[in-house]
Amino acid sequence: MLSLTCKTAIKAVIYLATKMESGEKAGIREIATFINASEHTVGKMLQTLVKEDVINSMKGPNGGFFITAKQKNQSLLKIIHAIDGTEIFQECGLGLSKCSATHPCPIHNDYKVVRDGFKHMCLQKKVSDLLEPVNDGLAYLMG
Amino acid sequence: MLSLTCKTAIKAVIYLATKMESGEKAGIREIATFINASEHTVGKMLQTLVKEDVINSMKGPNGGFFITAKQKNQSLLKIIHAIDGTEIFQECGLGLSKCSATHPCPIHNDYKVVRDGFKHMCLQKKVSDLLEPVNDGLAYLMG
DNA sequence: ATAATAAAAGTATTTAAATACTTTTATGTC
DNA sequence: GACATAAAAGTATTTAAATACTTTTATTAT
Repeated sequence: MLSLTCKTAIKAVIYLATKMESGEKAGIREIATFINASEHTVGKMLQTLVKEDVINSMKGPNGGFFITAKQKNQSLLKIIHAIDGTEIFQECGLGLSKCSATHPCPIHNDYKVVRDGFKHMCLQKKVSDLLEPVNDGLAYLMG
Repeated sequence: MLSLTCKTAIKAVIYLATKMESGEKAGIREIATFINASEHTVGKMLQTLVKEDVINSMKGPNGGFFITAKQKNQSLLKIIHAIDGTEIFQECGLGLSKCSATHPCPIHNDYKVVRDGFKHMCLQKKVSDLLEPVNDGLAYLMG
């Protein structure tokens, strides 16, 4: 459902959130190492997140990426929309291009329930919620 | 979540189910046309379904693909396992390779609920269930 | 038996996503 | 103001999935 890049983005944002309290900024290399992803992929993806106001960046020495308190309260959905766009929660389960209530595929209603459930979950979960178990050593961003 | 090929497979099986009552077999071209997919892709995919006993085939004149009454009562999950394998319902929501209850990603539990819901739906839905709305003109395999 | 039909099987190409690389621009520090 | 640092931006390559093509094999009707 989510692209690989999008999953990487979510992990990167959570990592930045763990840095927020101390006010530290994180560089591309540091982030890539911590979430076990390619530096290049992470660099490109972070650019998009900055453009979409999901995170912030500063150039130059002592620069890096960081998030604000406000951004820490963003939902997962915000990150997903920034990377994968808004269409992914409308996709047909069987790949029809015009699947709708009036022209449904055979699993339209059942798939909608699952898809909407996932969307609801992404809307409800804030970055701060996901950060907690990581800070407590109860959840991981790699491995 | 499902590959394109897998979605095509589900549509093809449903189409074959609509042919079952009359005892007709369907050729690759006919199936591809009806579900609006490439002939080549459909041919390759049908081979896999035959090998996995999801459908049957007969070579030669008057040959083609068909399903039995028993196969009509197969679940969606059977088709999915034949094409995409059994791993897809264990994938981590954030792409960790070893995401589990003891080493979870930050969304492990919530994603599991969604994923299991989808799996449950695929297990419960039989080909015969999906066939009905298509036969009644209430659902479509293309468009 | 032979010819025609249709699936099976194997190979090759295309496409899109992911990943890698290079150059440019901005911002501190000395 | 020159230099070092780090992100931004643009381009290129790689990879895997999907699609296309070709040859082979099995079956049935004549």
